[in-house]
Amino acid sequence: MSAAKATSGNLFAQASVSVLPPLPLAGPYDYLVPQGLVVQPGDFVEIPLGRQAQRGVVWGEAKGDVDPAKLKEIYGLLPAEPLSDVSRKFIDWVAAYTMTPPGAVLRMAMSAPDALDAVKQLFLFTLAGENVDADIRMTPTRQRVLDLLRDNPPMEQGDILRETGVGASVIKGLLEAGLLRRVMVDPPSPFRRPDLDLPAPDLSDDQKQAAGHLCDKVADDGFSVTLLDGVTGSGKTEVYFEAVRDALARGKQVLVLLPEIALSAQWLDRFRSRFGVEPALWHSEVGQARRRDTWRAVADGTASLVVGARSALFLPYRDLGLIVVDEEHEHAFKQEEGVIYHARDMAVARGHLGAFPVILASATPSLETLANVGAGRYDRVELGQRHGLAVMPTVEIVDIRQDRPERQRWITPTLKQRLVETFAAGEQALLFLNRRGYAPLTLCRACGHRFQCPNCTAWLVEHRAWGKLQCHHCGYTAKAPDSCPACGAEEKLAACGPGVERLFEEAVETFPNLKIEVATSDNIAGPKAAAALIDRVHRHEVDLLIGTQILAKGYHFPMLTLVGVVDADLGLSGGDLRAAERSYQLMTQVSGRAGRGDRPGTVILQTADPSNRVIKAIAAGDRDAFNQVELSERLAHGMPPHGRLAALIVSGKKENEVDEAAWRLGRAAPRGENMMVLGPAPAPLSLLRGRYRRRFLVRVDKQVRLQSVIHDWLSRVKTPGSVRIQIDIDPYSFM
DNA sequence: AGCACGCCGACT
DNA sequence: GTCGGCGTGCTC
Repeated sequence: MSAAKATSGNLFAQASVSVLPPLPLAGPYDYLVPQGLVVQPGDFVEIPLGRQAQRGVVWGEAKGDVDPAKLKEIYGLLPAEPLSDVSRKFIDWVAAYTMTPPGAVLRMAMSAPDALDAVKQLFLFTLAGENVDADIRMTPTRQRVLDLLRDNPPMEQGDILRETGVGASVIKGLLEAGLLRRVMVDPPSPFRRPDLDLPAPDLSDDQKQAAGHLCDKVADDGFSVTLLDGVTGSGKTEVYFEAVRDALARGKQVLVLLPEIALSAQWLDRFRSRFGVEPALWHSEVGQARRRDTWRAVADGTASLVVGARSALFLPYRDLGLIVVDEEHEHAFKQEEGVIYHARDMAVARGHLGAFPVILASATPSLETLANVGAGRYDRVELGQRHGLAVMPTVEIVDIRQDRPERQRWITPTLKQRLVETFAAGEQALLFLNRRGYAPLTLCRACGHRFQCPNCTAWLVEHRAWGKLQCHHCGYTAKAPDSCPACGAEEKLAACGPGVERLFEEAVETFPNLKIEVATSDNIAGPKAAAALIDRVHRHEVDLLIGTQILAKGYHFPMLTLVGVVDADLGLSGGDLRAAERSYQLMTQVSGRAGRGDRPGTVILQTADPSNRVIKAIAAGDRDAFNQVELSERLAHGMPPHGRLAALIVSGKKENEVDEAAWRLGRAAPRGENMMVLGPAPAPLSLLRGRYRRRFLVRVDKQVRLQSVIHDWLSRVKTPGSVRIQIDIDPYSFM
């Protein structure tokens, strides 16, 4: 009726709504709703935008801020479950927090474009009916098909052919003869319901108590954040699985966020044995068809458990009721490109908006999380001992100034001695060096020329295995030259400092009869490679494992009893706010590799600065003392978690334009007692990917609205379009 | 994100 | 003389 009124003589304005396309526009645009179409907020629609069709989400009422004559009509509704209120609120919240356009955030929620296409129907075959026409020629093959289908529900053609061994023409013939009928159905969801009745594993008393606390949070049915704080090997996963089980039993969807999904084969095994099914995996390497199916299954609720990398936060959950952030301290949760966000913090926001519990698990919780526990905002559940018989490793400090390795060697006599003893006992060892490649710097001994990246302020790292020099920031590679490009001198190029490849070379010379392997992101490219490596270590086909931080993850190697941190000082300098914290976490995690099972482990830290508080804290195993000192230092400088921080990176291709823009911004920088702006300074990588970069650091007291301060500041200064300003709220990387 | 419009180098 | 490079700006 109302539609008829609206058409007759324009007595009523045609209804309009705002629609957000997944583009970095300032906000949603208004569109007319065509007669006869009914749309609700959250509906996926197709719209005209510019001269092309776009997809978007009905965001709410029309804003009415644009000339009604400009409005175009929505083309139509797309066949997808609508995006929930909570999801839309979350997208708006993340957009406001990170100071990015909401459409850019929505794009992360629409990262399976073909999920919005009509669902491809599946053809099934079944018997046409009871009365079979007597005239039809019956053959043995035809009979086999009819017999099969009489005893089974409608089947796919492929399955019929496989079961009966007949050719496709038989089915075609039966269809034409009218004996078979084709029915169209939606394809079944690839995700099965987790089995919630499988017996829980034997938990220690500690674990039972911790699990009980987490399950109480699930039962409380409201927002809460709980830190599950337990040393490596204390069995955190099994504990939070109990909360996962309870949330699933309440009919809720559950998300488990993992930092590096590619390396979680062991985690998946444990999941499978607890719940009897595969979870829905979500990460960048999931292929297009699987992405589409997963997206739809998350939207319609048939995928009840999602395990994913940070981007899984933005899936269109129908009814999310629990998020677990495993290894919550991991910096891999910080997205550094595009929409810059920290998945752990966004998970907490998502829980708040959705009014459900969030669990943060770690053996080395971040200072932010510990501060939140201290302030009473988060609860904490502690898991004391390692599960089973294992004890914590003993940590020894080796002062490399006293106990010197040979020239151009990196293993000290003490570490070498320990390695010898370990291998003699038939056990395995790990050498940790967080540096890929052969050497971090190559220079010419004749003229002093250093090989630098043409696009970045960084040295080219030699990868001898590839015969290449590579920039680890932009991926630039060049063939490793034989002679110096500056002076032409031959055989004068010298590798400076160690990388894992070079350490491997040293290890092979030192222990020629051992099986030694290198593990870095260069040669362990995916889950399959990681699983294969883990297998080889388990089968003791590897005696000595040399690798970067990809080895810090929670693998169980029962025969691995010695961990050597080759350069414990690496990463302690650099003026980075979190350098000490990160180093502490990384070294603690890698130390946790030593001595699982019933064998005690030893960790050797090679350092030139044994009095450094990070080194001392790891040696003493005194996490609380380290965190206390670190927190009080941050407090003294008003740094996070006591104050709030943002970084502004001003970048462009022309250096003078960038400097000019940065200088103007600097002059307009906000000032006040409760805030401070540092900069402009050349960013630590002042040239990155061919763009010149200047950086501001904004620090405000906790109660100050950081985003408003920055917004006001930027609105006072106009910058040319060729200069880009990137805002990083709560920066982690200072590169 | 596309896609146009718009001003400067090597071609038929 | 044009074809086309991609820098800049707009899309309800």
